[in-house]
Amino acid sequence: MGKRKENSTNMHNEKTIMEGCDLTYAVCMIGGRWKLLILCKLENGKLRFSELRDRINGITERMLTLQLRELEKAGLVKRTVYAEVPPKVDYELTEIAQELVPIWSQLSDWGAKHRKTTTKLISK
Amino acid sequence: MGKRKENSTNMHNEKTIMEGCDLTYAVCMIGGRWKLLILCKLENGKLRFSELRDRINGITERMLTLQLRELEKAGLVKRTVYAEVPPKVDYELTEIAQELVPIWSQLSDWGAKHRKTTTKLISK
DNA sequence: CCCATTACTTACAAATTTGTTCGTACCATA
DNA sequence: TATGGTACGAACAAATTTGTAAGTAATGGG
Repeated sequence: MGKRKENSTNMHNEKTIMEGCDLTYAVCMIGGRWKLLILCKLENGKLRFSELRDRINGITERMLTLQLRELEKAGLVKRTVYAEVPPKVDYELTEIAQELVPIWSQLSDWGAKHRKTTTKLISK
Repeated sequence: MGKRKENSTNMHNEKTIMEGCDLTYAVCMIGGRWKLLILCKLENGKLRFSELRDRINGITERMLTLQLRELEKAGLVKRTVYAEVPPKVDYELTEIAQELVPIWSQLSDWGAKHRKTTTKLISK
């Protein structure tokens, strides 16, 4: 993780913005490098830690763990531990996260539709 | 800004993910600390630099400039400079950005609806 | 006893984002 | 000539996120 300072301007601004803007709040919850990718993989049902790791190109176990923990705290992912050895843990979307799926898909469509146009603009 | 390294793992991962996931791509475009706040303020029409600055609590001129530049590069905001002294510049949403508005509003509703629930979970 | 498997941890380092503090150009007005 | 308003830019520092390279625990199989 890297714990955050309690009284930095940075932290204060983040809190203030999140409190005042539902949209920013919503986007923050899905705003880590690998979060959306993880959530997408879980759209079709439960997956084990190792399955996620193998399906997400380039992610390290540390990053996967961190992002899953945050998603869990945010109430978007449910973690289930089985009392087995070797360990078995799986992850699935919560109801709250399911409600986001249709919105994601619109966003995704928007991204696909405008990617080329926007990419051209960016490359200027 | 702070230019980015061309060949860091970090940068490489970001590129790869953006290329492979329209959703992540879409979210990246609105993913700075102040971006959504800025976009929201522009929903009802053009605003000048100073108007944005005064309406967004806590933002510095530097941050406002940076985020506006990125939004402009991303094709979400249009910048208009008037040849006057003192300088006058205004900003408005582009068509592409307008298309996002209905999606934002769903996301925002989702945020509002689940904020309490999720906040409780987070505070555990 | 040694090894393999799975889902993590920990300590550390590098990269990136944000914030602070100054400074600039321009011209009308005092 | 000094001042003021507007929209930035630059240099630097602090905070935060991301990546690297190691471990660890528990247990069945050899």
